[in-house]
Amino acid sequence: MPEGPEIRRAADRLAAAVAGRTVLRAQFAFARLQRFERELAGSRILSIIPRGKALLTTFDNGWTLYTHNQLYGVWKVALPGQRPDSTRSLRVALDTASAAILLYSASDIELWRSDEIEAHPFLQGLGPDVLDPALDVDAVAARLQSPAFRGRALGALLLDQGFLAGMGNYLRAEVLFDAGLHPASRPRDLDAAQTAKLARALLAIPRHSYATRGIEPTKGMRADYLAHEGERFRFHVFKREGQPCERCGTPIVRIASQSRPLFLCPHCQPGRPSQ
DNA sequence: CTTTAAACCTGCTGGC
DNA sequence: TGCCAGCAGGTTTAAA
Repeated sequence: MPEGPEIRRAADRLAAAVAGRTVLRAQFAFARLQRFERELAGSRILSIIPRGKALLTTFDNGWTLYTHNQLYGVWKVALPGQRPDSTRSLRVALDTASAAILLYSASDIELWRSDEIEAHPFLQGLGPDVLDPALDVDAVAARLQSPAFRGRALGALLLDQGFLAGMGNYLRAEVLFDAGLHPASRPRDLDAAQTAKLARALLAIPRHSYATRGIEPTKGMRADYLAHEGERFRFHVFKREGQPCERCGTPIVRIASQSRPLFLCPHCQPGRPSQ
């Protein structure tokens, strides 16, 4: 369910609640992890940091908890000892004196030695984080036109975590619409201005989603990540099939790209004739 | 190498 | 109301 912005907001919430705190009790649902309950009890939580859509929770005794929420994992903050939402399967619970952080439903949960975590296969494959403040338009434009990526179709490239970590399916649709590009087009087809426009969208849209703290509620999206007040990140094409494009009035269409739903305006994002 | 399809994990929604 | 199929904001693996 979550893309980079949602994961980063979750990390912010978790860190605000327990970073720097001592773990009074650690609980894991999976038997293969239960030996770490004793290892982590008494340790201090150093940081909770996203890497693309993965989350790393580091402890001062040399362990790092790797978690990936995939489509369904949900992090919650609760009072110490409290376990809300018992209906959902609780996978990880870390209690401190100030708060408990709880991970429900996720299945990708691993403990690594902190000095070895960079060797994690998923982390090794990640490109720069799209929400990294140090990443700028020139760097993204150069990456788009680099030999490894310039021949790839944008529809696939924008989901590839090795290109930019943290991108996901709604961001892909919104970025392509903003840049006025069809998913079948490739970086090598773009001139410098188009490349720059795409690079700007690739940075601006995830950052805006993160800053506005939430996508608008749509059918099937889990409430945990939605904004509850203030300005919202609005979809222009995602899940807007049949609705008029806000720029030209042409109905938004839904296609499949990489076996994932992709929404676009056929007029504002014209496809190329062939190849 | 790139692209595609299927599998996997889990929860929610919609239809019967 | 209950059950089931299909879908989902993701990723990996195998095959083409």
